[in-house]
Amino acid sequence: MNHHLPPGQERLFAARHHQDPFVWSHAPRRHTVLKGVQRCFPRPFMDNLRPPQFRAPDEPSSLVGGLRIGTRDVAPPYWPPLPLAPPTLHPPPIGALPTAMAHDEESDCFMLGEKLSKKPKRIRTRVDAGEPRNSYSAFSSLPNLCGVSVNAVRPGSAPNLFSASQSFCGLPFVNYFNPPPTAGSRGMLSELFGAHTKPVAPCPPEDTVATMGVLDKVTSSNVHSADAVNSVIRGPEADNVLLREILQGRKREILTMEEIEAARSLHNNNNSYKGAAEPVETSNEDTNAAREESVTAEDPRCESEVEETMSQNSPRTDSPEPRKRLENIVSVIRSSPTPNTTVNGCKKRKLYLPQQHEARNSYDSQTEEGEAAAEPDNKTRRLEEDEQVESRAPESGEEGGLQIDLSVRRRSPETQRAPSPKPPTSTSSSDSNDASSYLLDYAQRLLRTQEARQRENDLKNSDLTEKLQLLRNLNLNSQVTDLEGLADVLKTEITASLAVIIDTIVNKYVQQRKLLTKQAEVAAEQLNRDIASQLMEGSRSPRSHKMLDRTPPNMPRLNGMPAPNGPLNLSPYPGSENSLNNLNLPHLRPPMYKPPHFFQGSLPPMGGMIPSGQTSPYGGMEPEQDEALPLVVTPKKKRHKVTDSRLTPRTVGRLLEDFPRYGGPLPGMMGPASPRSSPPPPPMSHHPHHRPSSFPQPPPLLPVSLPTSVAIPNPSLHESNLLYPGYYSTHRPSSPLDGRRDESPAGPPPPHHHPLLHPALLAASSPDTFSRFLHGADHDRASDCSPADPHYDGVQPTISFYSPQRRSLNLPGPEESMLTHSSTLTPMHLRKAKLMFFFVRYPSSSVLKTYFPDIKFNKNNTAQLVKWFSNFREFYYIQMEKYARQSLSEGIKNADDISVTFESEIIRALNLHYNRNNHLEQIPEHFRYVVEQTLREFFKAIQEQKDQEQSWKKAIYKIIARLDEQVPEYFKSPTFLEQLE
DNA sequence: ATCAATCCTG
DNA sequence: CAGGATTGAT
Repeated sequence: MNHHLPPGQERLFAARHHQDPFVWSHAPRRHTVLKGVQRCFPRPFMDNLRPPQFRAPDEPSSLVGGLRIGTRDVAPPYWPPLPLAPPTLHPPPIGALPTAMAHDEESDCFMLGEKLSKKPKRIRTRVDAGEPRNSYSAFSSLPNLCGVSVNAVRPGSAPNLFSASQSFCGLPFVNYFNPPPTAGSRGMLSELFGAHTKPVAPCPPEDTVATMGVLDKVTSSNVHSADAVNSVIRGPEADNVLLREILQGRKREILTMEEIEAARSLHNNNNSYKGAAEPVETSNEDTNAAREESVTAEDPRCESEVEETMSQNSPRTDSPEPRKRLENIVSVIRSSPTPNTTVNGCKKRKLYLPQQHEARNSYDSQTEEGEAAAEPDNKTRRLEEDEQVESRAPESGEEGGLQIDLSVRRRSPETQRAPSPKPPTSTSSSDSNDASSYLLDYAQRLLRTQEARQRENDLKNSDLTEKLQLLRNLNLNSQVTDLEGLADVLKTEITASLAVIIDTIVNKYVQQRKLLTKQAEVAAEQLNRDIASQLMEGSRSPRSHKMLDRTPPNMPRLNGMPAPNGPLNLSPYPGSENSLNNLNLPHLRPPMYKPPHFFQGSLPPMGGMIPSGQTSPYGGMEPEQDEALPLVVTPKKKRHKVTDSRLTPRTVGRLLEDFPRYGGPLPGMMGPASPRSSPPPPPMSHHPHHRPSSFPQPPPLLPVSLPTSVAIPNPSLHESNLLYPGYYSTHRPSSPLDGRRDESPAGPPPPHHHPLLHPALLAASSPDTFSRFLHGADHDRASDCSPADPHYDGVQPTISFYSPQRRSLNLPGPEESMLTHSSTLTPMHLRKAKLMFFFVRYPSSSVLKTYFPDIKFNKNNTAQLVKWFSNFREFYYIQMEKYARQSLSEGIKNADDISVTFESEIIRALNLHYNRNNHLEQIPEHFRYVVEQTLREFFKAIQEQKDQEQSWKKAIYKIIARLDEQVPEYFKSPTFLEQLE
């Protein structure tokens, strides 16, 4: 807006607004005009708060007169060789800020209050307020669904990585990923969702009883069998209990539903089975099949058990009834949580529940049955009718007639049985062969789904319906004998169609399996590679240095860099006060940690492949699932991260020699605190050896993705950098502020400390060495492997692929770079921007232009740059809030007790994010100060419950926006950029 | 209607 | 980090 104003006006405008908040906020108070209130905040404030440089690019620090706070602007232009004006200017903030802040906050609150009352529109959930914003949060927020899936999973059994996805995906697949061996959980789940696979295991009577019994008994109020009850009760499995609870919880609802039907059925039929709950619906193929299966069970005990249960529960209803209930449950469960759709009652954006649709389809038939009452659908009704007919048949005719018939029917197509969807036979076989069991399991589920669909269709518009009708008629006439014929017809029909389905499914599965096996192999290799790459990644961050340090860097080093054997290198653990443990706890994971999870996740585990027993039940859900998982599971899309600041060989080399200023080990960050941070993988052992095989770089699909503005395909991009995902939740112990209050006196930040440029950068300034290095390092860089690793050669091909482009695009000769006015932002630019963030959080476009002289700015790249900073800020503030909350939870009472030092975790975290490669050897003191202030602001706000308000952060933003400082002149230097390579 | 910042998500 | 949705200001 300011741009539209003539300089003079702009100035006035800005100035006025800047001060307005104070004026207005006091005057109008509470009862005042909303208009005024609003104006206090919004855009103007931000705009005005920004340093003048932000303003109109065309208007050099013009605001001088108007702004008080903007003093900085007046400060000596660039490159204050020595502590100049800025220093003195900063101090004021301490004293001045508080007061100013107070005002601001007041006004803000005031405004906020007004706003709220005025329009309670947006009730956003502050996701960023500590809770991870990723899918995990979504998961955690999932209500019932999750509860079921998670709880239902047997604690001891495999950590089901995909419990979340399971919940989304749809019940049919639920236990698909779970190891079959656990008959208990398995059976229960399958019952829950299918009721098809009743007899889970032929033998284990207890299991059988438990699974069958649990549901039957739990869901039906008519259980008298002591055995059954006992089995239910004594069921060691916690899940039994949970399930029971869940089911019972639903029971009432279900019963009520059923009661309605029951009432009806009572009139129609004479069934007065136990109590009132007699499902109108009757046994269908599934149940019959199941029954038969159980009967056929080899183990006498099982048989007897089954029979017993059957006999105890009404012959007909035992299966159908629970089934129906289950269906109801499912439907209820399904319908209740519509995650994501609403948060705090607010509808957000497009809903994202892809799988749910899928799931929906698969269930439709089932659910419809259950929902028939509530949702009179022609389809459903017919279905119901048919089923009723079926159920009635026996009653009218000979008791066992239908049953026998059905059993026969089942048997006759002997061949069909195995693949047959519901036939429990599959389960029996599963015992012998895990793999096959999985397959069968899988097939079963798929079939079930398919079948459901098909049944729907058939019933809907096929002759099957007609036949059923016929059947009904026949039934009515008590012409049971004809039933057999019909049964056969039906049987053939169904089996025929099923056969096809089954075939397709099996084929599908087989294919998948093949893929999986391949993937598994690849994964195995990749695991190694993964480790290696992780090392690499780690090396990007200061913390991993230790490891790398140890490896004798045979890599080319930058001039001026400490010799490999230099003092620095000598100690694996750079002489920081940090202890070994810290050093040794890079975020690298133990080699073995991943496989289990991702396998499970990615696909149905091969038989018994991964006994993922010991990991925590929710292991899979752990946020740390960052790197490894993607490897296997993600051949898919990777959003081109145009810019990538990952370290390149060169930087690695650099890193190897000198450890970060912030000391190798980030104490709190990865250290003891983070559980998963596993012992440093034996750096040397893995690397060298596995390299060759593992190295085939992840298919450099990079070129493919260059959608956006920033061009440069960066070989190293093939990975998203999940930042320290786990911190918030996991990190605990040491105060984020990391003690050391001593060092950071609240005193004004020292004068413009020019952060020391990393030696490497300085060293690189000599062209010859630089270029030399450049060439030398090229390979490594492309390979993205540890510099220390000699084997990176294997990657050559891919390298060559990139090299050309990169060269032309990114690496203009040192000399030319200056001249090259590209409009594309490269990864180096990103790094530079990040470094700039240490000085300015809210750079104006003019500043950006000034400091990216080699960029030909246009709308796009400008926006991109702006976006970058926006992202930086986002991260920054998230961190701030996180640590603020943490310190609050640690019992800190006074905001002033919070102090930030360069050793503080926050700083480390930030450094890791913005200065991974430590191009900036020393974080500017002022930044430290800013962080401290920010932290305190957040702390105060949170402490005062301000975080309950809508845009409580704005006030803080406002404050922080004022703390920008001048970006060092040398950022403008073309060589600087080059050195960031 | 347009712009910009933020929020949210992938 | 980027894209898209939201929100609020102008």
